[in-house]
Amino acid sequence: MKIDFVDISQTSSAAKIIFSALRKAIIEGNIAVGTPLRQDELARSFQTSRIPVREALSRLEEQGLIKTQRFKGSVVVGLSADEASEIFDLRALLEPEILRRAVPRMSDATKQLAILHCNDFSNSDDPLAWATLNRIFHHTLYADSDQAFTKEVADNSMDRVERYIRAQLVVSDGMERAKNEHVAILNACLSNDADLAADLLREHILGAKESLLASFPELPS
Amino acid sequence: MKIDFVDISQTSSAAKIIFSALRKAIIEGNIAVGTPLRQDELARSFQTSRIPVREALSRLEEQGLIKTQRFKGSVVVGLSADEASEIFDLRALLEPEILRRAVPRMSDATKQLAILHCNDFSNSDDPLAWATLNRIFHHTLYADSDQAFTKEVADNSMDRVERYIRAQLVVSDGMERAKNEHVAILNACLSNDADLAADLLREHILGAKESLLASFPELPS
DNA sequence: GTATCGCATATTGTATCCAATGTACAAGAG
DNA sequence: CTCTTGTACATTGGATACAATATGCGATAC
Repeated sequence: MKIDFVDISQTSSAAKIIFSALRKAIIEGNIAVGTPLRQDELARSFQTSRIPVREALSRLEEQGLIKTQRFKGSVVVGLSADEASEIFDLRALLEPEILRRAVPRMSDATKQLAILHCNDFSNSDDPLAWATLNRIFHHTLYADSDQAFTKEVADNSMDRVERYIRAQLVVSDGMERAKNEHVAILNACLSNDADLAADLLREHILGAKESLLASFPELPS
Repeated sequence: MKIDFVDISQTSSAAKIIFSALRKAIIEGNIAVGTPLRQDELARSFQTSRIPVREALSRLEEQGLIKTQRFKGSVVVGLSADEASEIFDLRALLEPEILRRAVPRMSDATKQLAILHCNDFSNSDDPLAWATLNRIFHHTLYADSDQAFTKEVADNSMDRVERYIRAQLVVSDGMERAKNEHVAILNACLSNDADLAADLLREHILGAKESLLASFPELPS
């Protein structure tokens, strides 16, 4: 008999489950900007009371994904082109530094994974999966960096713009370019050239920003 | 008759008030690392039920200031020397970029304020006020940057380390050095030399990091 | 004496209920 | 007809009540 000794104290409360589900839905763009999130409705959908729903909403607001007005409710927050641009600039600042530190620490196992996920990204022909595969590839590159806090910040930044990346990847020709840039970055990592990898990554992100801004969706402020 | 037309919809809920109070207390180091935060006790102290307390704790955990274990409770989170070091590196990355953008946009009013707060910092002989005055000065420098998101990230980073800065400022000789560096940064801003200001700020933050690490308090992991 | 078990208490997680506030619409004044 | 005002309903904020889990201590078996 073999047992998976799950650490029960780590199991999720209803609030955490609701938080994760809503966060995922917002990040992936499945809830349109401006959509009001009704506590009662969510509670019914998740088969709970409104208490855990409210805690989830509280966390989402702290993350900046929704905005709440007292007695009025919560709505999904969108970004202006300027805000999206700023977040890409931030990513272009953070992620190369993470990668620069990750490269000299990168284990063989991680390198294998990176190759794998780079291929996954290149070979996928499902536009809906691109953003996720893209994120997985980036994540793998950063895995062996020890900058947990910085990675978290980069992650949250990505959370805010991923919706727009998704919307754009399917319409533009950014995919071809991303594939090539990923390969170049990966090669720099495999040959342990941290500075080159960081530079390429920076250009990759800034290029994505330009591409996104060129076709940025019209938004209500 | 003159009336202050306060926007009532912006007034704080109990949850927000509790969140702010706890956040402030943690940041300022008034609640020791590892201290358990009992919902019932907090509810009694704030004269509310546990519901708003829980929402506040939920937000605090999202900010990384506390850690919660299901059915066990929340404790104030501390930093290892490595984690503190990482956060200073992050600040050294972010804040110079914010300042670089703020300098060319800096209004005369902001410059006057910056001079004022620089003096406030230099002239204060109350060690308990130093960290706050320091933060106000930095904030003023960044005020005219339009990078709201980046500023928020920098702010949250500062939240995590401010406790340690406070503990250190009172025992080391970092104060004299900080005064001089502040003046140098301020002068670079006043003469609209954004790059110089950014470089000086970066050195200022990295210097503070070294100083802090040299006398970093022993911590339970 | 030691180790285990079981129960009492403390604490957290959630549901239900009530109060406070926003929203929409209808009635009435001008 | 238009504007104001009152009122019913929807929705959120918070309090109380209950369930689930953890913790500590004493009893009991060996």
